[in-house]
Amino acid sequence: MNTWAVIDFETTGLSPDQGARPTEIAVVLVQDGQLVDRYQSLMNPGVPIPYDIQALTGISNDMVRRAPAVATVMAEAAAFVGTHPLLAHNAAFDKKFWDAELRRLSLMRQQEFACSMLLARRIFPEAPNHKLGTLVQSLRLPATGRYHRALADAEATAYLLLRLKQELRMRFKLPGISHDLLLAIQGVSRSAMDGCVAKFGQGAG
DNA sequence: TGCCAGGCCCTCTTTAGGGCCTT
Repeated sequence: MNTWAVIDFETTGLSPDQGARPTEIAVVLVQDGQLVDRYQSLMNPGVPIPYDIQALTGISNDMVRRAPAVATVMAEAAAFVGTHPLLAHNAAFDKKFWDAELRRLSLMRQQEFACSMLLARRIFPEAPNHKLGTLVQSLRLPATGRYHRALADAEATAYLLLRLKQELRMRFKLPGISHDLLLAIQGVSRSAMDGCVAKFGQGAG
């Protein structure tokens, strides 16, 4: 079974180290080339959402005031993800929040965390830029809803993952793309991709 | 309705600086 858990956070800021907390999370399970299951919830961060971020995401203080506590939602999200490898667009951001909120629950992430932005930079270096919205447009991926809402962005990232795997299969004539291959590619320079494919290129996907 | 990070990657590089990307 080759399943990815694609996640996206909306938050009150850029860094949990500076007091930012999540306001929404979505998880999309990708299996056998399809989006097979979804989890999404707003959550009450317990801190005010700055005005500019409310404008960016459309998530207001009123909306999260009635939502479940962060701890409740994160426990559900962690159970939904299970041991599937994680993937996010600019994973450095989502990984910080995922790990910080799990620590508050005395949990620790066990699986790898891959990044669709790093993969897209290597596989589609010619893209105008590597923002999620730009890649959706330039690669003609399915429209999923309002940008900067967790489920729409997680679904867009899931479609991007499928497109990245499709491109690798076509370019290197592979039967499938394993977790190990994607993780290896994101960890090397563009010029070292061929070596990665030779080493990890056989696997179901 | 304040404050604001940090890893990756390119290049005018590696004894560094700055843009990208996430909210």
